[in-house]
Amino acid sequence: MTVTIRDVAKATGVSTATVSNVLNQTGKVGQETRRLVLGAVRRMGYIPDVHARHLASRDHRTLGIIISDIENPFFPEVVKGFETRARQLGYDVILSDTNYDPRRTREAAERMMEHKVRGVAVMTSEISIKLIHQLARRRIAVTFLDLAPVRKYMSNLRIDYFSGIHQIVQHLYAKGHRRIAFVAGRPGLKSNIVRLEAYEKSMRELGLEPGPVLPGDLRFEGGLAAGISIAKLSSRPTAVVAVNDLTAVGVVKGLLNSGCRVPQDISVTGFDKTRLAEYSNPSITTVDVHRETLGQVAADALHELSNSDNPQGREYKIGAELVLGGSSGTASG
Amino acid sequence: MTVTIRDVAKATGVSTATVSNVLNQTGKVGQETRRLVLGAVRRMGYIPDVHARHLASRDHRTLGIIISDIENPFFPEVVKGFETRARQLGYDVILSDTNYDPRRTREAAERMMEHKVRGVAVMTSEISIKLIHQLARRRIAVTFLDLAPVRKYMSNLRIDYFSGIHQIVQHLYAKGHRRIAFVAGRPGLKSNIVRLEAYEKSMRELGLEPGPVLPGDLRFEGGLAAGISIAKLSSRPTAVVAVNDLTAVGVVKGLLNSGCRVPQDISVTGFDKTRLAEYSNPSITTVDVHRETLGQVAADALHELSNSDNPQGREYKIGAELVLGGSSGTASG
DNA sequence: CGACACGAATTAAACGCTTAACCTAAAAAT
DNA sequence: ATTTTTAGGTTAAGCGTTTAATTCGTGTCG
Repeated sequence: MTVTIRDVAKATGVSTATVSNVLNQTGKVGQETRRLVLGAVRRMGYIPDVHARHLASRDHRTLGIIISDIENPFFPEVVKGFETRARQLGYDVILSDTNYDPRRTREAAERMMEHKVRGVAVMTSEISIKLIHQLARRRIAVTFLDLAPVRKYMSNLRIDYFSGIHQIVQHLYAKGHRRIAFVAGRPGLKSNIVRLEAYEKSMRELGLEPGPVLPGDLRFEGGLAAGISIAKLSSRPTAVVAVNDLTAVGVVKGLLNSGCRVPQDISVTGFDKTRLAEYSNPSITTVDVHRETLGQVAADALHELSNSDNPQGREYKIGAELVLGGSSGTASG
Repeated sequence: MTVTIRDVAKATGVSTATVSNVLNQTGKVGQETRRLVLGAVRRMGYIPDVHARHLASRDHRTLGIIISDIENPFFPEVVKGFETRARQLGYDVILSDTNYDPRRTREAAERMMEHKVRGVAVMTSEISIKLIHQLARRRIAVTFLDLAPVRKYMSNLRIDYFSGIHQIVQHLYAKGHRRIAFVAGRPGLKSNIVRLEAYEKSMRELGLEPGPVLPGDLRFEGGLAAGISIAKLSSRPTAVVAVNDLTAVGVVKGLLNSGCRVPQDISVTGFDKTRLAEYSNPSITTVDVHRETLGQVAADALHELSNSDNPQGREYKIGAELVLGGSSGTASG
């Protein structure tokens, strides 16, 4: 049926060990034999079986990445960064999508163990710490986004949300804004809580009273509703800090639909620097959290963790940077 | 080190065959034994090794999907549809990203063979037909997007681009537009050529002269440039059909920056129904090509192909549907 | 010139699982 | 009472690789 290493060996008149050595550049092989084997490999269309290979060699160069939802524009770039770096380091990558579902999250983790990966980048928040410990206990390196303290086989990637929001508030303040509203995301999500707290803290730091804080859902619809609400507010804020770009775009549309001009009447800012922010009209002032870098660092962290003989995890910090767009301007009035 | 099926067997006092039978619900196993084994499995944290399993059983329930670029918003939804359907059918999924690079495309195909997948959905156009034949020759089911005629182990998914563009032109005509421009994509890309030809044919059908046709690059930048050019045109068209949403958004921005109102002065349409079309301002009239369905159908097609004893491929048609947005209106003047 | 190192290749034992073939005792059928 | 069936197992042979241990010439050195 399929052509195996044995077939190649037979055709060349050598042993399977020699073929293996040629293929993996290990051991001693003569020039002439090497040529012969390579020729047969090409001619017969031999492709090694990854399963057999992994079973035989205890060294699986595979890394996994678990994300929430590939349709969420946050993830593709992270995945790309991760994959690119992993390939450079000589790893194969497997991806699992949890769809925000705890059962699928568990399945994803199991899949990683079944595949005997060396490390897993957990890029979703909907995961129980127990599951992460389970991985680490099996000596699978794990990185996550601020889900738990560092440990053996567990490294933490901290995205500097605080600094990002801080920069936004500072920017708006510098533009003369004093009444700055916030549109929140999902209350249970740590990354959202951090942003809200950063907003509050940054406001107070400048001697401003935080609020109003409107509910959102991280989606366009929530932003839209918030935008409409804000337009109706009696003492209208002059600026709105949205928890993410999607929300910001919704807010902008809600404001425009309600007859508010952006940024002339109200400034709006987003977070995450998605393409949406760039392409929308006006473009959204936002914060770049270096998603591709995040993926890269995750791969590096796993590589480090799974190769060192002291697999103690550590902290990595991922920067965040203000990106000016057309949606924020000088305060009106 | 890791706990194997043998350990579980030993702990339970049965043979590995029995453990295997319990785990796979095959063969005859008594109630009591089943309970015991399952208990030991849980207690010991046994997780089967996917490689060993695949090596031993000749039946690999794995499907692959090759895409161009996970960052291109076209693909995440396709992947999601594919994965969801594949899971329902009991397959594991591996994903490869070619990054539009022929070398990586070759590597992706090789990866699929190494993993001994049952079928591959090739969702990129940058692939040589030879590579596809190579897969099919190994009895790996393949589906692709209008890349080649149907064959043994090769099914074709045809997205009805023609109908989509036709609907757009009809819509614009109905709104009174007579001078309708087209902003093209990459000249070498089949899906783009089809759209251009559909535009020309649809125009002639209505007794209109096609043109002007402006170059684009499928990206925002190309659209922007085209928009600026169009605004400067002496006999300005009243509508612009863009090859995709990203281009349309660029065109809109280019027009707005040049002082043209959309849709009051000029109508603009996109293609693909990305989120961008929905969120942009005004929202873009576009065509929904049912990407998630595309992924599903791809999975179904592979399942069918690899399970039938007559692995003759066939054609599948993926519909396209006009979605009205705010960017197209009644012709001015 | 014998001992030795070395290059080039072979042998055979894993790796962790599935599965066909076989076994045994008890229940059912004759 | 004997045969047949069946439930509930076990045994052992792979699956396609890798790799440690081994073998076999040959050129080198003291």
